Amino acid sequence: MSLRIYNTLSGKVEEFVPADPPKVKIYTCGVTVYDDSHVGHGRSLIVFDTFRRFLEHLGYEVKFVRNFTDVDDKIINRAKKECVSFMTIANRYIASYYKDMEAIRVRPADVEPRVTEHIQEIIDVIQRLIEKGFAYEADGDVYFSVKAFKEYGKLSKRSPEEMEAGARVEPSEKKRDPLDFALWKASKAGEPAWDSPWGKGRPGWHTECVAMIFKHLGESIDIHGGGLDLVFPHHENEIAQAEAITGKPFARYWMHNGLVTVGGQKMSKSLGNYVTLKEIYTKYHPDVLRLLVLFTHYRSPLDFSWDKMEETKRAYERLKGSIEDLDLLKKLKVEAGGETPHPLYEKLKDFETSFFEALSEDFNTPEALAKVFALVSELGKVKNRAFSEGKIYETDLKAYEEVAESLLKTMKGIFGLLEDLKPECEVQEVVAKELEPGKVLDETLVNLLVEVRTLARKEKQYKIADFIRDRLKEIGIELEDTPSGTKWKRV
RNA sequence: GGCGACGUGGCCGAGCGGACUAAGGCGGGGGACUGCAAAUCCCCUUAUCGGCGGUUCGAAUCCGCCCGUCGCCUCCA
Repeated sequence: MSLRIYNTLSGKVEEFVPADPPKVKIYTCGVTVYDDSHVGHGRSLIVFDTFRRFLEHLGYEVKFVRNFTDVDDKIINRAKKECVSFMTIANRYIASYYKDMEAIRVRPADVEPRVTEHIQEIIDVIQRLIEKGFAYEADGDVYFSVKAFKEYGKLSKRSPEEMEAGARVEPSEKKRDPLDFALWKASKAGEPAWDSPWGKGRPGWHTECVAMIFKHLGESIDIHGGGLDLVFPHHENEIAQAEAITGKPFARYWMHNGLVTVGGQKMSKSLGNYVTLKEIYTKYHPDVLRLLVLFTHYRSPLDFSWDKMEETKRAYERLKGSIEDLDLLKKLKVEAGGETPHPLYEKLKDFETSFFEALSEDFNTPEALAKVFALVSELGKVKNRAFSEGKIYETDLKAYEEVAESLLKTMKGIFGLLEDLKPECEVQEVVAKELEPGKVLDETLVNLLVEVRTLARKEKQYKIADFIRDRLKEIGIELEDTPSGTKWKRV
């Protein structure tokens, strides 16, 4: 089965063929560590994390690199504000980032380089550009000469001429051309600085990814990814630098995820309309965020709202429930017989085929999820029959078990969902402890109440039984009576 | 101003020339099951795909114009 993905460079969906199969080299632009990550960052991270898992599943040997920008204006400004060094800020938010990634199950990349550990490599790139006549020094700064690179604009589909007409580019006396961009910035007093052939300074933003890719992946990679907002100028500038040096295609496929919006407007720090990942996962199981992201095609905009989180949570609980229900079914009276080539197996086969077909066509996760929920419905039918009859046929149970386990394996492995089934209690417990230390539930006490209620129901004391159920609900515990007994969960 | 994307049922969201009598999720209504709920299932809500014109045997899907929304052009996932 061939994989097809949309390539920003060509503007088309193309068949994906790595340069040196089965190896696949991927690089995505990571975060600038000056504050906590928000849902916009989260989306990009989740999209590429899932895509990487899918590639691995297809049998590719993926080498995945994702960087940290740990020195730039925003970090420096924040450091000044707090009267600490920029490294303190960077380290703090790298730690925070790792906490977030663990929570939302984004696996670490194979290499996670930091700019400050690649200063020499960056200087080397700049020097090569100067030697080749693509860059020039001006009073301690170094700029890339955009006009010297004739293919400039090929990724973002714009020409230098057009851009000069629009001319919102900041004029600088040091630049020979307003479109030129900084590769190296002479440092001002009190700013982090490194020695260079052009004096003390620090790297401009666009060079770091080139230097890190050259070092960790080579001169040409298979896939370069990032948010749509990086297409111009960042990725365009990367191409200019890398290809000016090597004369080879820098990345063969460029993948860009759509942005997260709030009420239709881009989620961003500057607009102040952002929601941090920490806020998300203290209120919801992190899987709900992953599912929310996967429910929209990666190239479409995703409009975030808390209502949507609620909707997604219900869908998530249905998915999770279909797998957890296996435990309930196992407790039923099992009766010999039932359909022998069980129809569920056929459904499972259909699912597996269509699920991977959907992902292979420009990574269509919403369509893949449609297939998931079709299977969930099939499982529900079996459950419905069993619960209605108060017993289950042997073949039903066996088929349910195998299908549920297979589905769970796929959800875990590729979508990164349901990695710890029955995780909800644990996760929420941890959160609850952090938030309100005194308010941790005593499970044995809840179980006791449930037992008392079961007795009451046996005696047909329904008023008492309902009272217990209602009161438990008020303190956040929901009861569900099943033929296999009563189960409860926190809400 | 320049470049680009999008507009699908109550909401979200796939589909991007013929298996579309348009996937899936969420919500609402009815029913089965249940002491009652919950969970699950079944049925309905539920679609001529922003508007107009064109290309085609055939268009949600291609082209043009218009309206609306958003993104990039400055740091941004």
